[in-house]
Amino acid sequence: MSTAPSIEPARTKRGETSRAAIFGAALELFQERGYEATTMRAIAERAGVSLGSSYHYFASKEHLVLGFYRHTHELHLAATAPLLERERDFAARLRDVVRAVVVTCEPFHDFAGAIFSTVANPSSPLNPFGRESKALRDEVMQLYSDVMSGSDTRFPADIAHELPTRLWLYQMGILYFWIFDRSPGRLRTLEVIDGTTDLIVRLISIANLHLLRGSRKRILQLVRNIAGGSLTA
Amino acid sequence: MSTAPSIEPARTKRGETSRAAIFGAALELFQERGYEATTMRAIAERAGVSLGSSYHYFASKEHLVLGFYRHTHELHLAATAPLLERERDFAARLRDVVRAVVVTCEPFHDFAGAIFSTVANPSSPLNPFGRESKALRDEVMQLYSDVMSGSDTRFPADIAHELPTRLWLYQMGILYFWIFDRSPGRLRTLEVIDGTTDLIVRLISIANLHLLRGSRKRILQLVRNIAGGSLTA
DNA sequence: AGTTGGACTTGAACATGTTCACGTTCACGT
DNA sequence: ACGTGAACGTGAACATGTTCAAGTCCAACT
Repeated sequence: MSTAPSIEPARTKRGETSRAAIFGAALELFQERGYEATTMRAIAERAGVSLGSSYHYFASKEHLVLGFYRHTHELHLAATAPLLERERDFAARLRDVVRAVVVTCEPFHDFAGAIFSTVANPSSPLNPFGRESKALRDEVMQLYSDVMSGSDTRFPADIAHELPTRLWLYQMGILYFWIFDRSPGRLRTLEVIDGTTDLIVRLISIANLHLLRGSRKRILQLVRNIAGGSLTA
Repeated sequence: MSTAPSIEPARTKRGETSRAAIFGAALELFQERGYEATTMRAIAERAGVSLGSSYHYFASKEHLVLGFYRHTHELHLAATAPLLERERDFAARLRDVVRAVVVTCEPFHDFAGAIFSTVANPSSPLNPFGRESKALRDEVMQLYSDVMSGSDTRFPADIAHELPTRLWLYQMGILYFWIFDRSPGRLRTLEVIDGTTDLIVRLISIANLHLLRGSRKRILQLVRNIAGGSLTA
């Protein structure tokens, strides 16, 4: 039942060099020409390896995208670290972390759409809910877990347990909106972030205040249905 | 500024025959083998035309998908017509129309994911928000407009004007959820539909009751931001 | 009847993601 | 030193979406 490792790790120093060269070349070319215009042959050529060698490390062109996702996530982590060190207000932490997502990804906006569509295929194990992206997904959820636990807000147990998953999903939604956003300075996305994070914080407050207990149960179950069902493992 | 017609209409009786044969063959093969496993050569062969001829009518394999979308929409219309004739309660109309979407699309569930991902590319004019899908999008919105206007509920002007767009977006969301739903009988999707349509109806009621006027304005603006920005034309 | 222009048709050619059978390198045990 | 096997590397070959220059058909006009 172990997962087939479609992204082969390098097991040699030489191998690690090749792997890094291929991934670096892909990263450069994706930015220079976009996803579709970048051919595997061009990647191999710039990396200084043969076409076949690329497939030794990355099972497909899509698998290179997963590496790209990880790359942006690490940028995102680096960008938010000082903020999470300093700020204690939950609303501010959440809002600024989500803002940082779109700021971090901004250089890739032009081809983010192409990347999204290749990875959105539910039949691919690379899709956001799928097996091969689980590790990265867990890391993103961990970030939002830190957003919560590092704040001065206390959360009820059920919400504390489930919110990171929902916030990961929420971040995906924001990214999807951002992909389509053509407003100058991506202002519209930033507005939506402010509005939705504010809404989220308010809804959590209402839950905390033990108001609307009846509705709360129903709505929580609905959210559970929506966000909880599709994850692999 | 006129749109380039990437799906060529037939201008001859003979042409119309070919066009229908190609589309019919594509529809059959998509169902038999899925989207990716269906080659343009296989479509042309079953349709009894040459490979090149297919491209005379459909600019790309993706454009055949747009036709497929239209096909399912017409199935959906046919399935909901008697219901909309009879039922007058808005909540019931909305819920059953959305339920009918997933019931209608059920035979295509296996390859709906592949189709979705090819059409989700924001840089493609075929994406749900894009130019080439506008006609179909308008028809779906018209359906939801009928769901509203045929009911015994009266809507405030601003909501009456904007709700069809939001319900179209909502239907897209439900379909996306349905694509990933592997529960038996697609029960989870049906539950989500019941829960969300109920929620929508309640929110509208609250708006109608002139409660929460302050929040209403802010939330409406938020929804406007989210749902209103990306549509082409 | 003859001409013409455009719709329609064709299949070869092309580009590119992917596979594969085979060659090379190298650390390690003997 | 030598053999071994796994990791790594290679490029030709394949499948398939797409393009294109050229051919065929047909209705309308002269």
